[in-house]
Amino acid sequence: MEIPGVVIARLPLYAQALEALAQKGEEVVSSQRLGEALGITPAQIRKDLSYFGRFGKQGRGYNVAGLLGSIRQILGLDRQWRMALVGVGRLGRAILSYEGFAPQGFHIVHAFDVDPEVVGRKFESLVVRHVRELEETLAQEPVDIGVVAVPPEAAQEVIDRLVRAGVRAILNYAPMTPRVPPGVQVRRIDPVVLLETMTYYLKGQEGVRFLQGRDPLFLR
Amino acid sequence: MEIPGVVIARLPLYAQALEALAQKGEEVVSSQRLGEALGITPAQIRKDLSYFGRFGKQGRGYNVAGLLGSIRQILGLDRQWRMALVGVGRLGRAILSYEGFAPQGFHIVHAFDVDPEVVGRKFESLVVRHVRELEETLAQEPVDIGVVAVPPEAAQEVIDRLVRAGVRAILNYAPMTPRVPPGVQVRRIDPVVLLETMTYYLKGQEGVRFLQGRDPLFLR
DNA sequence: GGGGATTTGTGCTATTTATAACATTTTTTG
DNA sequence: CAAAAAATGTTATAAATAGCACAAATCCCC
Repeated sequence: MEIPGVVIARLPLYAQALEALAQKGEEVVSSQRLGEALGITPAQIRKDLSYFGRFGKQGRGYNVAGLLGSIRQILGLDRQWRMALVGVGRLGRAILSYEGFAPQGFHIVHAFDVDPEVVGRKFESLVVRHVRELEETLAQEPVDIGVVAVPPEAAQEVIDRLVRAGVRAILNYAPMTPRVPPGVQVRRIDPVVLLETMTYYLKGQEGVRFLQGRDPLFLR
Repeated sequence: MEIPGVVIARLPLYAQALEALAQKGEEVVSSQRLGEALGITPAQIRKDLSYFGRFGKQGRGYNVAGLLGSIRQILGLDRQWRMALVGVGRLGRAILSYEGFAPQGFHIVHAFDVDPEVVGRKFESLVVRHVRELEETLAQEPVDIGVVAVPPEAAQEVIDRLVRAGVRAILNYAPMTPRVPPGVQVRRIDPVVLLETMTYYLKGQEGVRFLQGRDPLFLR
């Protein structure tokens, strides 16, 4: 059975919310309450989970730790994942120093760049190698995921090389859409694209602030 | 007529691809070619654009610069947008120094934090203010968008304050799902969540690398 | 320990989203 | 200049996604 991608995309959100609940010491949660925390209907959550099994107890709900464990296993988070970063400019260095990866089992084990100013230098105890050594390095010490933080003009070539080196998942910080063979996963991190989807809704609401909180009669 | 959110979400991708084409000196593009660049069917693109008008010419395609201009106008990118950053830790500083915002008309004009080590310091020619001055500052010099880069435990309160201060769009870098009143736009930037949607597909393919390129008979 | 209150998992229905197909227009070619 | 090729905009169709509603199970209270 092929599980819809939208369902998979929601699982990490469930996991994130469950972690917060566990932190707060909650032992049980209903689809109702989980849905309220995430802005998702309870039916949606139950349906999503039913693709993978039966995790709840009628009349009670879901055991927080238990469901979290199950979702983590479904997502493959019960192991560590190795990543290679390409592009160690400002953005790349910020990615290298991001503390959020390791606690979830994601580790950057290689860093590549072409800039002679950067190659050979050490960031976060990782020596930057020249991109020309990419294939060789990954043959010796493979990774599961490639993280791309190079200028958009260079991104396609970098991604091609990662894929040829056996990488089957790309986290793409470059503001472009790469072409990859089927079976290779790509996810985009592009704050500007997200901002642009919000401005559409902001546009033409300039008057709202002014009107806000006024006597409703003023509107007529 | 209410335009589907998925359609709005694709417009920035069209704009991005059109910018690349314009850069390359292309003057005209068909839905076919644009779709190939983005991994989207030509029918999808034509349908999306038809929500907003008729931009193409039968037998020819779309004028690259013209369509780009139209999409930018639809998205409200024909003006500048002011943003306030809350949280000037490692991540916040990386956001402050990100060069990708300004060229698209997005400008961080305020930065807030609570850490006395950071408040008062200058980053990218912006003096960090204490969060307690948030409401007052935004009353004096309003912004359109709030950018949140605080720890997840603090994010809900920060977002509440931004919303109360009149901000109607939030770019959320904190790994949590905030509750906001209707009409407030929220977009999430969470690399870990994206990584976790990929590991699902990677999981259980450990053998693929080994099998790749081998005699197909080996698979039986 | 019985009855009302909860809450799951799921079949069914509605809604949303994507694709296909085609008439129409424009361009290009011989 | 006529015919073939190319490409749009749109209507119709198909596929995917979400929500409803309810039987069944469990819990909790008196």
